[in-house]
Amino acid sequence: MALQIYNTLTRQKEEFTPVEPGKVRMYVCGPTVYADAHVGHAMAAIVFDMVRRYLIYRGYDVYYATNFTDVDDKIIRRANETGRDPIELANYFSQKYLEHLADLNVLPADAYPKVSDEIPHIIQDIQGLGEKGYAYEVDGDVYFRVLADDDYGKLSRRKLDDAQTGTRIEEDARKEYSGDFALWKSVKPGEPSWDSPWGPGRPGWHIECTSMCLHHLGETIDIHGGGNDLIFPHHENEIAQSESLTDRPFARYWMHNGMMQLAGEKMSKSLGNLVTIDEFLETHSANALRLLIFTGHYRKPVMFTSETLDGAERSLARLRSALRPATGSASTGEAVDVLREATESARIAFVTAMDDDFNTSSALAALFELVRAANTARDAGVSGPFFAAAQDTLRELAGVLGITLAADAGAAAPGQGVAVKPFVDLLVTVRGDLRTAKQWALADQIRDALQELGVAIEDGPDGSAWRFED
RNA sequence: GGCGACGUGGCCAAGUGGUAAGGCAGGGGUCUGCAAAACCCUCAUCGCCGGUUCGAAUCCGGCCGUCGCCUCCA
Repeated sequence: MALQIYNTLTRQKEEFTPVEPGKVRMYVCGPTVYADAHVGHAMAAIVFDMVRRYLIYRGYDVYYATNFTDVDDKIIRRANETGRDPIELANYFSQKYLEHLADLNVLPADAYPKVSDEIPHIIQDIQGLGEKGYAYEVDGDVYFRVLADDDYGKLSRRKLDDAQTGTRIEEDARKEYSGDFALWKSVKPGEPSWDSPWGPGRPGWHIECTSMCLHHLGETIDIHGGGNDLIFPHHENEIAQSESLTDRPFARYWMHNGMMQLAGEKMSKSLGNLVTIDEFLETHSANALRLLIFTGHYRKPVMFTSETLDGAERSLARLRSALRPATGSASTGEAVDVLREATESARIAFVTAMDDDFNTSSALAALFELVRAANTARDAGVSGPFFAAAQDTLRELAGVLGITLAADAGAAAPGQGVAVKPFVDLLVTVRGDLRTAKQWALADQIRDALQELGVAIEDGPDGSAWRFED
C-alpha cells in the first residue's frame, strides 16, 4: 500500500513519490500578517500539520517551511492608519501567529522565511526572469510577461481569454497585457522600500514564495500547500515564475485545503465574518478544532457552527473515555484476544484511510472503533499489557492527527497549579463513607459541588473514580 | 459570463458499480441508591428527472440548489 495524494495540478490522486527517497520538502503559504489570524488560517495550518505528522509517521524525513508575508499593501495601509512602522506591525502579528500555532499544537516549522529577509534573492530571481525574457520594466515597476509562458494557467485550468472577462483586473495601460502581474513595485510615499536595479521599491506578492522555495528548499519541492483560494492567481503565478526561471517542475504535488464556512460563506478578513483564534480558544480547545476539521475531508469546506463545535467537543470526550484505567484483572482470555485483534485492525484501518489522500474521517472512525473495543474490554474486566497497548495505540494514532488525549485522570488541574488532587481524593473518600452509610443526600451534595468545580465523579462497583473535565 | 467543487438520516460526515463507516442528538434496555459514564439495541436508499448496467449514492445527460475562484484572501 502506498500513500496517494490528490494533486490539484492533475486533478487526481497520485501515488506519492518524493524527489529524494525518504525525504520530503514541503512549503505551505502562510498568512499576510496585518491582523489577528482567524480559525480559517488555523484550519490551513492544522491540515498541513496533519499531513506533515502523517508523513513523519510513515517514516519520511520532512523539511517544512512556511512563510510570513510581511511586506504588502494591506500591512502598509494598516501601519499608516495606526502610525506604526509596517515591518514592526508585521513582526507583532507574526509573533502572535507563532504563539497561536503553538497553542493549536502545530509542530514548529523548520523555516519561517519572511519577505523582508529575502529581498536579495527576490531581486536576483527577478533579474533572472528579465534575462530570459519573462519580465519587463516600466517606470521602475517590473511585470511578469504572462504571454511568454506557454503553459500559463495549467494549475487553475484557466485560459488567458477567460481572465480578460474578469471583474477585478487592474487598469494599467503601461502593462503589455492585462494579465501581467507585478514582480517589483516602485516605491510610493510612505512605503518601505529597498534599492534595486529598477530603483527603490518592494516585491510583488507572488515572487516571494518562488524565491523562498528556491532558496530554502530547492528547484523542485515535493509538496506545495495552501488554501484553495490561493490556486488563482497566487499559485498559478508562482508556477509561472519558478518554472520560467528554472525550466524545472516547481512542485510535484499541489495540495489545497477547503475553506472554513461561517454562516454559509467563506470566513475571511475581507468579508469580516470571522472568529479569531484568540476568540476561539477562549471557549474551545485546540483538540476540538482538530476534531471538527478532521471529521470531514481536508479538501472540502468545514461548517463552523456552535452545533458542529459542540459535537466535536463531545467526540473528543468519547475518545478520551477509552483512556480511563482498567478496573478488572483479566490479562488473558477471550476478551483479551478480541481487544488485541481490535487494536491491530484499528491501526491497519487508520493507515489505510490516511494513505487514501488523508481520509481523516475514515481514520477517526477507526479510532472510534478502537474506543468501543477498549471500553467493552474494560467492562469485561480486561486489564494488563494488552489493555495498555490498546490505549497506547489510541494515544499514538490520535497523536498522528495532532490530537492530544487526556493525561491521566487527576494528574493536573487545568490552570489550577498544584496539589489539588489530595483534597479531591479526600472528599471522594469521605463521600464513599457517606454512601456506605447510605447518607445519599450528603453524598450527592458533594458530587454536585465537585461537578460545579469541574470534577466529575463516576461510581463503579469497586468505588468511585474522578477526573477533571474541560 | 468563464473555471471548479459540492448536494448522503434531526445535525456534521465517510463512501467512485454489488443492496449505506463514524461522531453528535433522539428512542429503548443493561448497570447504578440516584446520577453520570460505559455497554447493547434502535433510527437514512443517498437533491429532482431521465439514461447505461444483471445491478448505481457511486457512470452519462438534463434540471434545481449551495459554495469557491476570476489578479486582496489560508
